[in-house]
Amino acid sequence: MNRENVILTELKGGGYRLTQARKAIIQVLCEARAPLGAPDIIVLMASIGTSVNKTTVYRELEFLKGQGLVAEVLVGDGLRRYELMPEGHHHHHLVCNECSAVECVEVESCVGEDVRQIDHIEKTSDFKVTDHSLKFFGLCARCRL
Amino acid sequence: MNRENVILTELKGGGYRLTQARKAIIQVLCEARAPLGAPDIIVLMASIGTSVNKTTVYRELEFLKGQGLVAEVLVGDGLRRYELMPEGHHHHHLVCNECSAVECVEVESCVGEDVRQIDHIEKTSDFKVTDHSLKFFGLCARCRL
DNA sequence: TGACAGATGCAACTGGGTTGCAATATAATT
DNA sequence: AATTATATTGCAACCCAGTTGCATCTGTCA
Ligand SMILES: [Mn+2]
Ligand SMILES: [Mn+2]
Ligand SMILES: [Zn+2]
Ligand SMILES: [Zn+2]
Repeated sequence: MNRENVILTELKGGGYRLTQARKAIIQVLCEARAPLGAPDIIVLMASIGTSVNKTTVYRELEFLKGQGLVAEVLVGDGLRRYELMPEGHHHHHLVCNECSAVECVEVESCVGEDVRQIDHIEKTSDFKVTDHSLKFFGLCARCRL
Repeated sequence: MNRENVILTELKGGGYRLTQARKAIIQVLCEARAPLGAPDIIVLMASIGTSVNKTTVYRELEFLKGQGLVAEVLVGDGLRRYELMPEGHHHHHLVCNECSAVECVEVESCVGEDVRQIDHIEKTSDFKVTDHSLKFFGLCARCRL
């Protein structure tokens, strides 16, 4: 069973409705190969035959995030992007300074996974670290041509 | 000579005017101990006796950024924050999930400074890395009380 | 098929940020 | 000190992602 059906089954099992909008947004996210913003999602949903109001999209993204099925990717350009929750592995992002395109990337070793360093940060800053985000900025292949 | 005067002198030397708004925004940034958003800056400027239009603040921040005197800090909550350009050392940020407060933090070793790993990312992703950003999310001291 | 609760559409709103243009203030010149 | 050139500022209107209240609709199951 593919990811899309796993998600639909899980939602149904949880007592949630499988509405047109919900199925379409999940399909769009499953087919995406990079995080998408709500405006993009609206267009993509329309392109597969399901036009929905933006309010619905924002509410659905919030819902799927709450279900732990979708992750929010904040790049800092004022647009919230969403991707299917990465399974198991933890990854980071490349952000193009020219076109704002976002790609996913895995990193060998990251401070965010180094218990000793996190511990040191928590002690010296009096801050409880629960998560981290690492982004590399630069130029994507297309913008370098 | 303190940082504030160094900046004013540098700007004057560059042929730029030392206006009320410019002096006030620089003072506010110099006195800040964490990155500030434009709305905060407007209030702080008013509190030291210099009320300015928001347009001026946005334009001035853009100007100071262009001069390399101020750095933009994007946390992803839809608010652009600014801090005095860190001198020499490179640092990262702690972001509170509750109150969105931002603190600066230095890290022993970060992937972003590991030439080997950056090189590997550039080759496998066909992406030219020019910069990176590392943020730790969690709870600040105040929000944990 | 009916009914209920969850989901949706709509319209109005919020707030950070931008833009064009006219008015003003800084700093060099006379 | 008055004059001038232009960098800087204020204003008003605008942009756009995201939010909210409420009436309406629809998926699901009895
Ligand atoms: Mn990591
Ligand atoms: Mn670093
Ligand atoms: Zn690009
Ligand atoms: Zn906090």
